[in-house]
Amino acid sequence: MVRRTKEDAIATRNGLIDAAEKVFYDKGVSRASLSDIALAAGTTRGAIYWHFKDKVDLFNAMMDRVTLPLEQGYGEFEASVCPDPLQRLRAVMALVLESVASDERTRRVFEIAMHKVEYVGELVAVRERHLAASDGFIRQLARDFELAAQAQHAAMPLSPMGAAMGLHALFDGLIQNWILSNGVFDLVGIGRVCTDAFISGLGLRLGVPAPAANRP
Amino acid sequence: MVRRTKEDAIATRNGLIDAAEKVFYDKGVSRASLSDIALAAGTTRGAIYWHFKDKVDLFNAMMDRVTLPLEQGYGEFEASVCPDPLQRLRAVMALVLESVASDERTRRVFEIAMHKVEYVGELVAVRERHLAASDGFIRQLARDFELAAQAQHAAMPLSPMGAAMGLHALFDGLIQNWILSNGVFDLVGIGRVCTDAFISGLGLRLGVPAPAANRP
DNA sequence: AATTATACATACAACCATGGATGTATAATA
DNA sequence: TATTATACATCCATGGTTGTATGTATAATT
Repeated sequence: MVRRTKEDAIATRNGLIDAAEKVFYDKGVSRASLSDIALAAGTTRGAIYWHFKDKVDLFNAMMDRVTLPLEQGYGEFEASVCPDPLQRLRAVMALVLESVASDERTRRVFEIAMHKVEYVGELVAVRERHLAASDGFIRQLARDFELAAQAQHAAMPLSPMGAAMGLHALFDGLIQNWILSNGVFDLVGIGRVCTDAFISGLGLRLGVPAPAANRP
Repeated sequence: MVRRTKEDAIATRNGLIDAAEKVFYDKGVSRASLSDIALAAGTTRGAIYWHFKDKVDLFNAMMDRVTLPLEQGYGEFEASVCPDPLQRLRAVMALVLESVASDERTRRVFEIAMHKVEYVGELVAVRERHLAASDGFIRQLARDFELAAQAQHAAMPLSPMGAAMGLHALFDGLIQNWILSNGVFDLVGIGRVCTDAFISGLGLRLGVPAPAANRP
């Protein structure tokens, strides 16, 4: 009815995403009609079609709100911050696990992305994007494994890439199972110990940081 | 038109499931209309409604066709066959991994169940069932971990249950990533090495079967 | 051989959901 | 202050899907 100010507009936009999150969670993405979402947001479908092209666009906006911060957060641990490959690797794992475990919204959206949407048609792009992100993550893990193996003169029973894929699988599986089980176990704690077990099981020694090279 | 013999009937039933598999894979479960499926099967919706209550019933039938054999297969490795807990644990893992990697249908249905269906409404039952199966699997793993730790007098950095959840996460993640990546890596090989790495990383020694206690 | 139940095909009614068109009141702008 | 673009709300037409009801030819049964 009443035209809102610019700030009001972004507020309704956020409200729409909130509502979408809730309705998607309850009914699944495909069963969630735009009327449902509009109703939950206290608006009409007109508002949705104003802010978003269609349901897919709205879904993507919802995803961006949690994945963008997370992706930048995991980009934080570039070599500059943490020079030791093994410690960096552990730190990155812990960081993501913590953010998933602590942020309710991230958890809900992850559950939607995992069990309440079908990756077909225009949604395959979302899957591709996730795949690309995973690939980048795996490559970073592989590089760190290689560096660590070289530094320790250790022979792993697996190529760095194979080890990375294994660790990534462990990582993915933990998050998956944790969400599926409604968070019954300590994701961060179990995740840390399992990660360490996997690493040391590959013949790499933990707690042996790279030789302190650049201390003034 | 023409009434078919009893065998013909189960043939069309199987054909319907085949068609559902294909259409579900292509369009996702919710976008797949019963007309699509009937068309793909070379029948009409009448046939579907005769053999199945509705789409969910058809979906469940599709799932049963791959999960039932798999569940019985993994029940094979009860204590009788393989008495050593660690070896049994490894054997079970390898068995499932192999069956997933080798059987095309299993792979396709798994992908549908993972990325082409929304677990809401009547479909949550499917998720519950999967959760229950996972839980049983985890408990078995936990038991084997406990037995192995006792036999080896080893102190694990994790409770048997924690270790089991970790290994199960690794297992799940491997299958998941393998399917997502269209099978680019050697699921069985990587799976075996990663499993062993995880186990030995927990402080358990492989290749050390339980002390031969009851030899006459 | 007559009947019955089976295994479907076809027809029907009803219901959303979608997308676009249109309306509209008000903030922003000039 | 007049105008314009914004931020929605409302309306309309369309199609696609579902469940059911009914038709029907034939295998099975007696």
